Amino acid sequence: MLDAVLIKAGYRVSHAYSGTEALLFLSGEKPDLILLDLMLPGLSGEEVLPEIKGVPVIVMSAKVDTGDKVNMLLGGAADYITKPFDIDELLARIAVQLRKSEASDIDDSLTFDDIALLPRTWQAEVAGQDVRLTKTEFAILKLLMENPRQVVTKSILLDRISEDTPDCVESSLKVHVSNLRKKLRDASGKDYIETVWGIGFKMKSE
Amino acid sequence: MLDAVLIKAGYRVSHAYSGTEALLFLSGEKPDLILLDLMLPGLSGEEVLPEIKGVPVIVMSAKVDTGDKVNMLLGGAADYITKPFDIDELLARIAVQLRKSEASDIDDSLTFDDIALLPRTWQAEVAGQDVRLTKTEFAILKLLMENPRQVVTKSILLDRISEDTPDCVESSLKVHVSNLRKKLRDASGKDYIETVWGIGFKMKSE
DNA sequence: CCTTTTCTTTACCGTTTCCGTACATTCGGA
DNA sequence: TCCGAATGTACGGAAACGGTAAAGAAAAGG
Repeated sequence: MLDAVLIKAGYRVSHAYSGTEALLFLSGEKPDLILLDLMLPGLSGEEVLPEIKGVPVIVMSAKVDTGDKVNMLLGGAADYITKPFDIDELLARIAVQLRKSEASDIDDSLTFDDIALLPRTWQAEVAGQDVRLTKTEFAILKLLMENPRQVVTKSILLDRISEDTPDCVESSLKVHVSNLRKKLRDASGKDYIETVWGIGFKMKSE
Repeated sequence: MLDAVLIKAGYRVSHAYSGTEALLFLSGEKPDLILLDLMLPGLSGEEVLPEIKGVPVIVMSAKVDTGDKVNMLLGGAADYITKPFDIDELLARIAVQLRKSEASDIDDSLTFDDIALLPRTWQAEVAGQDVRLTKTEFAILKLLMENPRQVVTKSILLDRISEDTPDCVESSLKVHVSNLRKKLRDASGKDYIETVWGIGFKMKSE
């Protein structure tokens, strides 16, 4: 049941059905977070916890005994939640644990074919190498990549771009697109931008 | 009552009896941890929480409503404990939070190419020799080195710096970066900081 | 409490980079 | 083949950057 909820919340989930299985899994991979149920066949949760290193652990248990809680928390658990728990609270507590690592690398990057855009840092990579784009060029490319294979009309382009560069008109847009094409072509050899006659531009599939 | 327990546990404790008093206190000092009761005269805990930055907060409340819990946790709280709580559990949860911040303090040295930063002691080493940096210069370099090879926008730079030096504006930033460049260049002969036109700065790869 | 030093901010100017217009050229459809 | 639309290049103006110098604020020292 948890599986479905977590996946729906956008997480990638693996599970182990015993303590030994969990440790085996951990020897090969390093997840962002572990939800540890104390009621496990084989190795108990109490025995598994000390073996987990470098990954925050949220202990889930039906035991309400405070002694257990304290032991787990002092033993390295990042949090302890008692069953039955509210699913929203669990999600919130998961978010708290992930907040630190997630905050540093929010991945809002856009990709299309060989092109990768990092809007947060205004960086563009084409065919593996960094390409220096101006603000306006970046805005145009971003808009096109947000609607891959769809035509973006010139008026829409102008609207959005004018946030950064106010006095941009259709004749200017042409120049920017031209410069953009040149930079992309220099980096990869391909021409990604296709002109749709009389309407606007779109990203080419190939 | 809490006071006595916490002191007995070996902590140094200060307290505020209202939200405004708490914020006033925080403007002058930075504790390792904050225990925040939601039932405060004047400003409520809900209003105080967003103002607290850089310090883990454990929210204590008589409310068992899950909605509140979730809001507080997603709003930046590190943990949430409902009254009446077991004192041992509270101590354990306090220990968890302090353990986390301690762990992150241990390995906080940053390196990039020839540059080593020691935020702990506000020291900087470039190409083996000590370099004296001002607070602001240090803050800028730290931010850049935390995101190596990524562009750091001027607005982000200004945001973060303003914690140390409040009225920093874009024109000032220029000078700080300029001074920083000069110091780094004097020490190593290289220019590490690359400007990304119209956006911000980044650490150069070579 | 005043002086000295250091750091931060503002101001200025030369330089670089970018944007917009103009004009010549090429391309696509009828 | 012809015409309109789109592309590419060139140039002037505007904005942003880099460095220096000096004024103002904050911290340190006597």
